[in-house]
Amino acid sequence: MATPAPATHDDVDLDPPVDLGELSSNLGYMLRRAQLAVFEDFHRSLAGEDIRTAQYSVLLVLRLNPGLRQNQVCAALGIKTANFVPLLDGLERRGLAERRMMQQDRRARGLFLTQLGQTTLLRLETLVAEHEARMAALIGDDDRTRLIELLNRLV
Amino acid sequence: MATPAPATHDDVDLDPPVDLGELSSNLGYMLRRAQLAVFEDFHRSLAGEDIRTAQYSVLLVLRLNPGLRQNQVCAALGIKTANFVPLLDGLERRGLAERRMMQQDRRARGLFLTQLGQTTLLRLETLVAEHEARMAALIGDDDRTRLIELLNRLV
DNA sequence: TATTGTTATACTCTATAACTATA
DNA sequence: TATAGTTATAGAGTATAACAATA
Repeated sequence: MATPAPATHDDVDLDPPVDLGELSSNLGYMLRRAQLAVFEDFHRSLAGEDIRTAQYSVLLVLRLNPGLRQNQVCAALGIKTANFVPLLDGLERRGLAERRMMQQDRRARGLFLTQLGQTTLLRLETLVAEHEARMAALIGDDDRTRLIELLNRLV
Repeated sequence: MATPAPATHDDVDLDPPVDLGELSSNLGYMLRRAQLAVFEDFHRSLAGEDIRTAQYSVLLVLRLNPGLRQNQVCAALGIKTANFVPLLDGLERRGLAERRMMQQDRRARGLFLTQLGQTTLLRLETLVAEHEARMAALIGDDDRTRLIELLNRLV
């Protein structure tokens, strides 16, 4: 038996590579690793903006669907209503979105972007576009489109 | 302006569909939704086995790389060593894996599957194979292979 | 001095149950 | 009775700092 090289500070490769085996073709595992890698680049791209992925998705939905009830935003994005409250509190405190009483149903609140929310979202979108371009560069534009389409079929 | 149908219990469609806009082509968002959907099916498939995705990946790695140090498993799977301790404690408590002292370096522990760990893993793998088959049925076998390959390029 | 594994701890995300005010 | 939003809380998952034993 060959003596394995001891792992010292002089070694360039400290450890032999670990064989992941079938894990490399496990869909859930690969999706998780890819998602973590993409989110990491996303957060790096928005460093200094203090915006979470969930908050960004809410801003996008509110611009396209102004007046939605909290309830509806939650259903569309898969967020529990209980968890949505502090998320929205944060956006409101920063003046990016607002709750408005609805005259038709005084239990419900319609959600809207503020003017600041609109301009902030535009700024975020340029950063996100750079992020998306970086991701597309990794796999090519055609394959990016194909990937999105495949992911859509899994949901 | 047409009066929107009030959302009552008699409506089949309670809410108008929400337009997700560019979110549908946001790579991170779609990866997250897809990953959640796949993990949900994974957990349903392993219901009653009380195995987390991270634990399953550790079992797979240990079978293929017996004797790895905790350190190395963590690096391969992207787990912090501090978080790996309770995860491994759980596997050891259930008799699926074990730490063995290493004579070369008494700080380190080599990790191994037990006999029970091996047979348990075989049982889990048949359930996971059914899960993977179900996922492949959603997109087709060729596209599943292509998807894995695309995800690999993102990591 | 540096490294392996460990403990303690904190922060984010997610999940559930119970409450309020309205319907 | 049921629903929209809220509060409180608990559980995962993940992150950092500091420590003991060993190198």
